[in-house]
Amino acid sequence: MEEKEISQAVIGRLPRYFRYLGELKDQGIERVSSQELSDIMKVTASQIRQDFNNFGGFGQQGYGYNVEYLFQEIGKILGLDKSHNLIIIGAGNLGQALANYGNFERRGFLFMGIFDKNPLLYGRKIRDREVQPMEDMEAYVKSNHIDIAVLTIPKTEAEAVAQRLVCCGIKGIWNFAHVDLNVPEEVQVENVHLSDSLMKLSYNISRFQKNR
Amino acid sequence: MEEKEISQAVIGRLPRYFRYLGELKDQGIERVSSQELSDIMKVTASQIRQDFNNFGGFGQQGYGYNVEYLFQEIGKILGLDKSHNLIIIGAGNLGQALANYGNFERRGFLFMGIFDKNPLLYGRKIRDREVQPMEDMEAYVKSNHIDIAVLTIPKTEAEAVAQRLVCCGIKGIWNFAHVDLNVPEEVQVENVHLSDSLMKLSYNISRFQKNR
DNA sequence: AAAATAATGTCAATGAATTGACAGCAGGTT
DNA sequence: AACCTGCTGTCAATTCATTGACATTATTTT
Repeated sequence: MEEKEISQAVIGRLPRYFRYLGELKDQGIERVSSQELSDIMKVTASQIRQDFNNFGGFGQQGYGYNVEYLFQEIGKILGLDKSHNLIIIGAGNLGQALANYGNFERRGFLFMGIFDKNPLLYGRKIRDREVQPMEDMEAYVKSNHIDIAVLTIPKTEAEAVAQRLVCCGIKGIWNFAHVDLNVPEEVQVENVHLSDSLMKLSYNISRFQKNR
Repeated sequence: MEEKEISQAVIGRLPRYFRYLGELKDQGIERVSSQELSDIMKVTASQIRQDFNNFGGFGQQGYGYNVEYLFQEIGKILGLDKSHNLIIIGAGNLGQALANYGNFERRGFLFMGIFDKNPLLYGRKIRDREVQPMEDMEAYVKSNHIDIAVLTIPKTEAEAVAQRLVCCGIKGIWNFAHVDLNVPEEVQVENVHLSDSLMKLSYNISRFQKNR
Protein backbone atom coordinates (compact mmCIF):
# COMPACT_ATOMS: atom_id res chain seq x y z
CA MET A 1 0.00 0.00 0.00
CA GLU A 2 1.93 2.95 -1.35
CA GLU A 3 0.40 6.27 -0.30
CA LYS A 4 1.97 9.18 -2.07
CA GLU A 5 2.48 12.33 -0.09
CA ILE A 6 0.01 15.08 -0.88
CA SER A 7 1.48 18.55 -1.02
CA GLN A 8 0.36 21.13 1.53
CA ALA A 9 -0.57 23.37 -1.38
CA VAL A 10 -3.33 20.92 -2.24
CA ILE A 11 -4.39 20.42 1.38
CA GLY A 12 -4.63 24.15 1.81
CA ARG A 13 -7.25 24.28 -0.92
CA LEU A 14 -9.43 21.46 0.37
CA PRO A 15 -11.25 23.45 3.06
CA ARG A 16 -12.27 25.96 0.43
CA TYR A 17 -13.65 23.25 -1.86
CA PHE A 18 -15.41 21.85 1.16
CA ARG A 19 -17.02 25.18 1.90
CA TYR A 20 -18.26 25.74 -1.64
CA LEU A 21 -19.55 22.18 -1.95
CA GLY A 22 -21.42 22.63 1.32
CA GLU A 23 -23.10 25.68 -0.14
CA LEU A 24 -24.06 23.89 -3.34
CA LYS A 25 -25.45 21.06 -1.26
CA ASP A 26 -27.53 23.48 0.81
CA GLN A 27 -28.89 24.91 -2.42
CA GLY A 28 -30.03 21.43 -3.36
CA ILE A 29 -27.68 21.12 -6.31
CA GLU A 30 -26.87 17.49 -7.07
CA ARG A 31 -24.11 17.56 -9.64
CA VAL A 32 -21.35 19.90 -10.61
CA SER A 33 -18.64 19.87 -13.25
CA SER A 34 -15.09 21.05 -12.75
CA GLN A 35 -15.87 23.84 -15.20
CA GLU A 36 -18.84 25.05 -13.18
CA LEU A 37 -16.84 24.93 -9.96
CA SER A 38 -14.08 26.78 -11.76
CA ASP A 39 -16.46 29.61 -12.65
CA ILE A 40 -17.76 29.92 -9.10
CA MET A 41 -14.46 29.60 -7.29
CA LYS A 42 -12.22 31.45 -9.71
CA VAL A 43 -9.61 28.75 -10.04
CA THR A 44 -8.84 26.74 -13.16
CA ALA A 45 -10.87 23.64 -13.93
CA SER A 46 -7.62 21.82 -14.53
CA GLN A 47 -6.47 22.52 -11.01
CA ILE A 48 -9.72 21.27 -9.56
CA ARG A 49 -9.49 17.97 -11.43
CA GLN A 50 -5.84 17.62 -10.59
CA ASP A 51 -6.52 18.27 -6.91
CA PHE A 52 -9.36 15.77 -6.60
CA ASN A 53 -7.40 13.19 -8.49
CA ASN A 54 -4.73 13.15 -5.83
CA PHE A 55 -7.22 11.15 -3.81
CA GLY A 56 -8.36 8.83 -6.50
CA GLY A 57 -11.03 10.34 -8.71
CA PHE A 58 -14.47 11.14 -7.39
CA GLY A 59 -16.12 12.05 -10.65
CA GLN A 60 -17.59 10.39 -13.66
CA GLN A 61 -16.80 11.19 -17.25
CA GLY A 62 -19.68 12.84 -19.02
CA TYR A 63 -21.46 13.53 -15.73
CA GLY A 64 -19.21 15.49 -13.43
CA TYR A 65 -19.11 15.19 -9.67
CA ASN A 66 -21.92 14.31 -7.31
CA VAL A 67 -22.02 17.20 -4.87
CA GLU A 68 -23.16 15.27 -1.82
CA TYR A 69 -20.65 12.47 -2.38
CA LEU A 70 -17.73 14.78 -3.07
CA PHE A 71 -18.56 16.85 0.01
CA GLN A 72 -18.55 13.71 2.15
CA GLU A 73 -15.29 12.45 0.69
CA ILE A 74 -13.43 15.70 1.16
CA GLY A 75 -14.76 15.79 4.69
CA LYS A 76 -13.29 12.34 5.29
CA ILE A 77 -9.95 13.34 3.81
CA LEU A 78 -9.87 16.31 6.17
CA GLY A 79 -10.63 14.00 9.06
CA LEU A 80 -14.00 15.61 9.76
CA ASP A 81 -15.77 12.27 9.94
CA LYS A 82 -14.20 11.77 13.35
CA SER A 83 -14.67 14.17 16.21
CA HIS A 84 -11.80 15.91 17.97
CA ASN A 85 -11.66 16.95 21.59
CA LEU A 86 -9.96 20.23 22.17
CA ILE A 87 -8.90 22.37 25.08
CA ILE A 88 -7.95 26.01 25.12
CA ILE A 89 -4.86 27.16 26.98
CA GLY A 90 -5.15 30.79 27.97
CA ALA A 91 -8.47 32.32 29.02
CA GLY A 92 -7.71 35.82 27.77
CA ASN A 93 -9.76 37.69 25.22
CA LEU A 94 -8.91 35.44 22.33
CA GLY A 95 -9.17 32.20 24.28
CA GLN A 96 -12.61 33.12 25.54
CA ALA A 97 -13.72 34.26 22.11
CA LEU A 98 -12.72 30.96 20.55
CA ALA A 99 -14.37 29.01 23.37
CA ASN A 100 -17.61 30.87 22.80
CA TYR A 101 -17.48 30.51 19.07
CA GLY A 102 -19.88 27.64 18.51
CA ASN A 103 -19.26 26.93 14.84
CA PHE A 104 -16.33 24.59 15.28
CA GLU A 105 -18.63 22.06 16.98
CA ARG A 106 -20.51 21.67 13.71
CA ARG A 107 -17.38 20.13 12.20
CA GLY A 108 -16.70 17.84 15.09
CA PHE A 109 -14.32 19.96 17.14
CA LEU A 110 -15.59 19.70 20.70
CA PHE A 111 -14.65 22.28 23.30
CA MET A 112 -13.75 20.28 26.39
CA GLY A 113 -12.05 22.71 28.72
CA ILE A 114 -10.10 25.88 29.24
CA PHE A 115 -7.02 26.53 31.36
CA ASP A 116 -5.26 29.58 32.68
CA LYS A 117 -2.51 30.37 35.12
CA ASN A 118 -4.37 33.27 36.71
CA PRO A 119 -6.07 32.11 39.96
CA LEU A 120 -8.61 34.93 39.70
CA LEU A 121 -10.14 33.17 36.72
CA TYR A 122 -10.38 29.71 38.27
CA GLY A 123 -13.95 28.52 38.39
CA ARG A 124 -15.31 31.19 36.11
CA LYS A 125 -17.68 29.56 33.66
CA ILE A 126 -17.02 29.82 29.96
CA ARG A 127 -19.37 27.92 27.72
CA ASP A 128 -20.36 25.73 30.64
CA ARG A 129 -16.80 24.83 31.52
CA GLU A 130 -14.94 26.23 34.47
CA VAL A 131 -11.51 27.72 33.93
CA GLN A 132 -8.99 25.28 35.37
CA PRO A 133 -5.51 25.87 36.71
CA MET A 134 -2.60 25.12 34.43
CA GLU A 135 -1.31 22.49 36.83
CA ASP A 136 -4.27 20.27 36.04
CA MET A 137 -3.70 20.36 32.30
CA GLU A 138 -1.68 17.18 31.86
CA ALA A 139 -4.00 15.02 33.90
CA TYR A 140 -7.00 16.38 32.03
CA VAL A 141 -5.49 15.75 28.61
CA LYS A 142 -4.69 12.18 29.50
CA SER A 143 -7.99 11.26 31.06
CA ASN A 144 -10.25 12.95 28.51
CA HIS A 145 -8.70 11.94 25.19
CA ILE A 146 -7.80 15.45 24.19
CA ASP A 147 -6.46 15.61 20.64
CA ILE A 148 -5.96 19.30 20.10
CA ALA A 149 -4.70 22.14 22.27
CA VAL A 150 -5.37 25.71 21.28
CA LEU A 151 -2.61 28.02 22.47
CA THR A 152 -3.81 31.54 23.19
CA ILE A 153 -1.09 32.56 25.60
CA PRO A 154 1.78 35.06 25.37
CA LYS A 155 4.73 33.98 23.27
CA THR A 156 7.02 33.89 26.27
CA GLU A 157 5.07 30.99 27.72
CA ALA A 158 4.12 29.15 24.56
CA GLU A 159 7.22 27.02 24.09
CA ALA A 160 7.20 25.68 27.65
CA VAL A 161 3.51 24.85 27.55
CA ALA A 162 3.94 23.17 24.17
CA GLN A 163 6.60 20.91 25.66
CA ARG A 164 4.26 19.90 28.47
CA LEU A 165 1.53 19.14 25.95
CA VAL A 166 3.89 17.06 23.86
CA CYS A 167 4.80 15.05 26.93
CA CYS A 168 1.22 14.13 27.69
CA GLY A 169 0.54 12.93 24.18
CA ILE A 170 -1.27 15.78 22.44
CA LYS A 171 -1.74 15.18 18.71
CA GLY A 172 -2.09 18.70 17.41
CA ILE A 173 -1.50 22.27 18.48
CA TRP A 174 -3.41 25.20 17.06
CA ASN A 175 -0.95 27.94 17.83
CA PHE A 176 -2.02 31.57 18.14
CA ALA A 177 1.15 32.64 19.97
CA HIS A 178 3.61 34.69 17.92
CA VAL A 179 6.37 32.21 18.04
CA ASP A 180 7.41 29.12 16.13
CA LEU A 181 7.10 26.03 18.27
CA ASN A 182 9.70 23.33 18.41
CA VAL A 183 7.96 20.01 18.69
CA PRO A 184 8.67 16.47 17.49
CA GLU A 185 7.29 15.55 14.11
CA GLU A 186 4.55 13.36 15.51
CA VAL A 187 2.84 16.46 16.87
CA GLN A 188 1.15 18.58 14.24
CA VAL A 189 1.26 22.34 14.55
CA GLU A 190 -0.93 24.79 12.71
CA ASN A 191 0.03 28.40 13.20
CA VAL A 192 -2.33 31.34 13.13
CA HIS A 193 -0.06 34.33 13.27
CA LEU A 194 -2.54 37.18 13.23
CA SER A 195 0.00 39.95 13.16
CA ASP A 196 1.76 38.33 10.19
CA SER A 197 -1.52 38.34 8.37
CA LEU A 198 -2.11 41.98 9.21
CA MET A 199 1.36 42.87 7.95
CA LYS A 200 0.66 41.19 4.64
CA LEU A 201 -2.45 43.30 4.34
CA SER A 202 -0.40 46.38 5.15
CA TYR A 203 2.12 45.49 2.45
CA ASN A 204 -0.56 45.05 -0.17
CA ILE A 205 -2.17 48.35 0.74
CA SER A 206 1.16 50.18 0.50
CA ARG A 207 2.06 48.48 -2.75
CA PHE A 208 -1.20 49.48 -4.33
CA GLN A 209 -0.78 53.11 -3.25
CA LYS A 210 2.68 53.24 -4.79
CA ASN A 211 1.59 51.75 -8.09
CA ARG A 212 -0.89 54.56 -8.73
CA MET B 1 10.99 53.37 -12.94
CA GLU B 2 10.20 49.73 -13.51
CA GLU B 3 9.10 47.95 -10.32
CA LYS B 4 8.95 44.22 -10.73
CA GLU B 5 6.11 42.41 -9.03
CA ILE B 6 7.12 40.54 -5.90
CA SER B 7 5.49 37.17 -5.47
CA GLN B 8 3.14 36.62 -2.55
CA ALA B 9 5.33 33.67 -1.56
CA VAL B 10 8.07 36.14 -0.72
CA ILE B 11 5.73 38.61 0.98
CA GLY B 12 4.36 35.84 3.11
CA ARG B 13 7.83 35.24 4.52
CA LEU B 14 8.64 38.86 5.33
CA PRO B 15 6.70 39.07 8.60
CA ARG B 16 8.60 36.06 9.86
CA TYR B 17 11.95 37.62 8.99
CA PHE B 18 10.73 40.78 10.67
CA ARG B 19 9.88 38.88 13.82
CA TYR B 20 13.23 37.12 14.07
CA LEU B 21 15.16 40.28 13.32
CA GLY B 22 13.22 42.05 16.04
CA GLU B 23 14.30 39.39 18.47
CA LEU B 24 17.94 39.62 17.45
CA LYS B 25 17.71 43.37 17.82
CA ASP B 26 16.26 43.03 21.31
CA GLN B 27 19.15 40.76 22.19
CA GLY B 28 21.51 43.52 21.17
CA ILE B 29 22.93 41.62 18.21
CA GLU B 30 24.28 43.98 15.57
CA ARG B 31 25.07 41.86 12.56
CA VAL B 32 23.85 38.60 11.12
CA SER B 33 24.76 36.53 8.10
CA SER B 34 22.32 34.69 5.91
CA GLN B 35 23.88 31.47 7.18
CA GLU B 36 23.25 32.37 10.81
CA LEU B 37 19.67 33.37 10.06
CA SER B 38 19.31 30.14 8.15
CA ASP B 39 20.29 28.13 11.21
CA ILE B 40 17.89 29.96 13.48
CA MET B 41 14.92 30.07 11.14
CA LYS B 42 15.30 26.69 9.48
CA VAL B 43 15.17 27.94 5.93
CA THR B 44 17.98 27.88 3.39
CA ALA B 45 20.50 30.69 3.33
CA SER B 46 20.01 30.89 -0.40
CA GLN B 47 16.33 31.64 0.03
CA ILE B 48 17.06 34.35 2.53
CA ARG B 49 19.48 36.10 0.21
CA GLN B 50 17.16 35.65 -2.74
CA ASP B 51 14.24 37.09 -0.76
CA PHE B 52 16.08 40.16 0.47
CA ASN B 53 17.48 40.77 -2.96
CA ASN B 54 14.03 41.24 -4.39
CA PHE B 55 14.14 44.61 -2.72
CA GLY B 56 17.62 45.58 -3.71
CA GLY B 57 20.27 44.13 -1.42
CA PHE B 58 20.57 45.19 2.18
CA GLY B 59 23.77 43.39 3.01
CA GLN B 60 27.45 43.76 2.49
CA GLN B 61 29.81 41.14 1.20
CA GLY B 62 32.18 39.88 3.83
CA TYR B 63 30.09 41.43 6.60
CA GLY B 64 26.52 40.20 6.39
CA TYR B 65 23.44 42.21 7.29
CA ASN B 66 23.09 44.93 9.86
CA VAL B 67 20.24 43.76 12.07
CA GLU B 68 18.85 47.16 12.97
CA TYR B 69 18.96 48.40 9.39
CA LEU B 70 17.47 45.26 7.91
CA PHE B 71 14.70 45.30 10.50
CA GLN B 72 13.88 48.89 9.60
CA GLU B 73 13.90 48.22 5.88
CA ILE B 74 11.65 45.19 6.06
CA GLY B 75 9.34 47.24 8.25
CA LYS B 76 9.20 49.89 5.55
CA ILE B 77 8.54 47.33 2.84
CA LEU B 78 5.64 46.01 4.92
CA GLY B 79 4.32 49.53 5.28
CA LEU B 80 4.88 49.59 9.03
CA ASP B 81 6.61 52.97 8.91
CA LYS B 82 3.20 54.53 8.42
CA SER B 83 0.35 54.08 10.84
CA HIS B 84 -3.00 52.63 9.85
CA ASN B 85 -6.35 53.49 11.34
CA LEU B 86 -8.66 50.55 11.68
CA ILE B 87 -12.21 49.88 12.74
CA ILE B 88 -13.81 46.64 13.73
CA ILE B 89 -17.17 45.64 12.32
CA GLY B 90 -18.97 43.24 14.60
CA ALA B 91 -18.70 43.50 18.38
CA GLY B 92 -19.11 39.80 19.07
CA ASN B 93 -16.60 37.66 20.91
CA LEU B 94 -13.95 37.84 18.25
CA GLY B 95 -14.43 41.53 17.47
CA GLN B 96 -14.09 42.43 21.13
CA ALA B 97 -11.09 40.18 21.57
CA LEU B 98 -9.28 41.82 18.68
CA ALA B 99 -10.20 45.28 19.95
CA ASN B 100 -8.74 44.47 23.34
CA TYR B 101 -5.63 42.94 21.93
CA GLY B 102 -3.15 45.75 22.33
CA ASN B 103 -0.22 44.37 20.39
CA PHE B 104 -1.28 45.61 16.98
CA GLU B 105 -0.80 49.18 18.17
CA ARG B 106 2.90 48.52 18.52
CA ARG B 107 3.13 48.07 14.76
CA GLY B 108 1.11 51.15 13.96
CA PHE B 109 -2.35 49.68 13.63
CA LEU B 110 -4.59 52.02 15.63
CA PHE B 111 -7.95 50.85 16.89
CA MET B 112 -10.33 53.71 16.12
CA GLY B 113 -13.80 52.33 16.59
CA ILE B 114 -16.13 49.39 16.67
CA PHE B 115 -19.54 48.93 15.09
CA ASP B 116 -22.42 46.53 15.52
CA LYS B 117 -25.99 46.23 14.36
CA ASN B 118 -27.29 45.20 17.78
CA PRO B 119 -28.77 48.23 19.59
CA LEU B 120 -28.21 46.58 22.97
CA LEU B 121 -24.49 47.05 22.48
CA TYR B 122 -24.59 50.71 21.45
CA GLY B 123 -22.62 52.82 23.84
CA ARG B 124 -20.89 49.95 25.58
CA LYS B 125 -17.25 50.84 26.02
CA ILE B 126 -14.60 48.63 24.48
CA ARG B 127 -11.04 49.82 24.81
CA ASP B 128 -12.31 53.36 25.44
CA ARG B 129 -14.45 53.40 22.35
CA GLU B 130 -18.22 53.13 22.38
CA VAL B 131 -19.88 50.58 20.13
CA GLN B 132 -21.51 52.51 17.32
CA PRO B 133 -24.47 51.61 15.13
CA MET B 134 -23.76 50.22 11.70
CA GLU B 135 -25.56 53.13 10.06
CA ASP B 136 -22.80 55.48 11.19
CA MET B 137 -20.02 53.42 9.65
CA GLU B 138 -19.66 55.20 6.31
CA ALA B 139 -19.56 58.68 7.81
CA TYR B 140 -17.00 57.58 10.38
CA VAL B 141 -14.73 55.97 7.80
CA LYS B 142 -14.75 59.08 5.67
CA SER B 143 -14.16 61.61 8.42
CA ASN B 144 -11.49 59.68 10.32
CA HIS B 145 -9.21 58.44 7.56
CA ILE B 146 -9.90 54.80 8.23
CA ASP B 147 -7.67 52.54 6.12
CA ILE B 148 -8.60 49.10 7.34
CA ALA B 149 -11.86 47.44 8.33
CA VAL B 150 -11.81 44.23 10.31
CA LEU B 151 -14.81 42.08 9.52
CA THR B 152 -15.91 39.91 12.43
CA ILE B 153 -19.51 39.40 11.39
CA PRO B 154 -21.46 36.36 10.18
CA LYS B 155 -20.81 35.32 6.60
CA THR B 156 -24.34 36.16 5.57
CA GLU B 157 -23.71 39.83 6.22
CA ALA B 158 -20.10 40.11 5.16
CA GLU B 159 -20.54 40.66 1.45
CA ALA B 160 -23.06 43.49 1.87
CA VAL B 161 -20.94 45.26 4.48
CA ALA B 162 -17.86 44.87 2.31
CA GLN B 163 -19.66 46.63 -0.54
CA ARG B 164 -20.54 49.53 1.74
CA LEU B 165 -16.93 49.77 2.86
CA VAL B 166 -15.71 49.76 -0.71
CA CYS B 167 -18.06 52.60 -1.51
CA CYS B 168 -16.68 54.80 1.23
CA GLY B 169 -13.10 54.30 0.15
CA ILE B 170 -11.68 51.70 2.49
CA LYS B 171 -8.21 50.52 1.45
CA GLY B 172 -8.05 47.10 3.05
CA ILE B 173 -10.31 44.50 4.62
CA TRP B 174 -9.12 42.00 7.18
CA ASN B 175 -11.76 39.38 6.72
CA PHE B 176 -12.62 36.89 9.45
CA ALA B 177 -15.97 35.93 7.90
CA HIS B 178 -16.11 32.50 6.28
CA VAL B 179 -16.76 33.74 2.84
CA ASP B 180 -14.74 35.05 -0.09
CA LEU B 181 -15.41 38.69 -0.68
CA ASN B 182 -15.93 40.19 -4.07
CA VAL B 183 -14.31 43.58 -4.18
CA PRO B 184 -12.59 45.69 -6.83
CA GLU B 185 -8.85 45.22 -7.16
CA GLU B 186 -8.02 48.54 -5.54
CA VAL B 187 -9.28 47.17 -2.23
CA GLN B 188 -6.95 44.68 -0.61
CA VAL B 189 -8.41 41.70 1.22
CA GLU B 190 -6.59 39.47 3.65
CA ASN B 191 -8.57 36.47 4.75
CA VAL B 192 -8.29 34.74 8.09
CA HIS B 193 -10.40 31.66 7.72
CA LEU B 194 -10.05 30.08 11.12
CA SER B 195 -12.06 26.99 10.35
CA ASP B 196 -9.98 26.33 7.24
CA SER B 197 -6.91 26.45 9.40
CA LEU B 198 -8.43 24.05 11.90
CA MET B 199 -9.35 21.64 9.10
CA LYS B 200 -5.78 21.63 7.86
CA LEU B 201 -4.68 20.71 11.36
CA SER B 202 -7.27 17.95 11.40
CA TYR B 203 -5.98 16.61 8.09
CA ASN B 204 -2.41 16.51 9.29
CA ILE B 205 -3.41 14.75 12.49
CA SER B 206 -5.38 12.12 10.57
CA ARG B 207 -2.63 11.65 8.03
CA PHE B 208 -0.07 11.06 10.72
CA GLN B 209 -2.27 8.49 12.45
CA LYS B 210 -2.68 6.56 9.20
CA ASN B 211 1.01 6.54 8.39
CA ARG B 212 1.89 4.71 11.61
C1' DA C 1 50.27 46.48 2.32
C1' DA C 2 49.26 42.04 0.85
C1' DA C 3 47.00 37.78 1.65
C1' DA C 4 43.36 35.24 3.61
C1' DT C 5 38.72 34.90 4.98
C1' DA C 6 33.82 35.69 4.96
C1' DA C 7 29.64 36.43 3.01
C1' DT C 8 26.82 38.81 -0.45
C1' DG C 9 24.43 39.17 -4.99
C1' DT C 10 23.34 36.70 -8.91
C1' DC C 11 23.17 33.15 -12.43
C1' DA C 12 22.13 28.52 -13.55
C1' DA C 13 20.04 24.13 -12.33
C1' DT C 14 16.71 21.76 -10.23
C1' DG C 15 12.27 20.85 -8.38
C1' DA C 16 7.36 21.86 -7.56
C1' DA C 17 2.97 23.63 -8.91
C1' DT C 18 -0.10 25.05 -12.37
C1' DT C 19 -2.07 25.04 -16.78
C1' DG C 20 -3.21 23.13 -21.30
C1' DA C 21 -4.47 19.38 -24.28
C1' DC C 22 -6.77 15.34 -25.38
C1' DA C 23 -7.98 10.27 -25.33
C1' DG C 24 -11.62 7.73 -23.73
C1' DC C 25 -15.74 6.80 -21.36
C1' DA C 26 -20.60 7.74 -19.61
C1' DG C 27 -24.88 9.84 -20.48
C1' DG C 28 -28.09 11.91 -23.38
C1' DT C 29 -30.27 12.29 -28.06
C1' DT C 30 -32.18 11.02 -32.41
C1' DA D 1 -29.11 1.09 -31.47
C1' DA D 2 -25.96 4.22 -33.21
C1' DC D 3 -24.31 8.69 -32.81
C1' DC D 4 -23.22 12.86 -30.55
C1' DT D 5 -21.96 15.56 -26.57
C1' DG D 6 -19.92 16.48 -22.12
C1' DC D 7 -16.63 15.96 -18.89
C1' DT D 8 -13.22 13.27 -16.35
C1' DG D 9 -8.55 11.47 -15.59
C1' DT D 10 -4.05 11.96 -17.04
C1' DC D 11 0.01 13.20 -19.61
C1' DA D 12 2.86 16.83 -21.32
C1' DA D 13 4.19 21.66 -21.36
C1' DT D 14 4.82 25.60 -19.05
C1' DT D 15 5.42 28.61 -15.40
C1' DC D 16 6.92 29.62 -10.84
C1' DA D 17 9.77 28.78 -6.64
C1' DT D 18 13.71 26.94 -4.41
C1' DT D 19 18.28 25.48 -4.12
C1' DG D 20 23.14 25.23 -5.40
C1' DA D 21 27.32 27.26 -7.12
C1' DC D 22 30.52 30.79 -7.59
C1' DA D 23 32.60 35.25 -8.95
C1' DT D 24 33.18 39.33 -6.54
C1' DT D 25 33.92 42.45 -2.91
C1' DA D 26 34.40 43.97 1.86
C1' DT D 27 36.65 42.95 6.12
C1' DT D 28 40.09 41.06 8.96
C1' DT D 29 44.52 39.18 9.86
C1' DT D 30 49.38 38.80 9.29
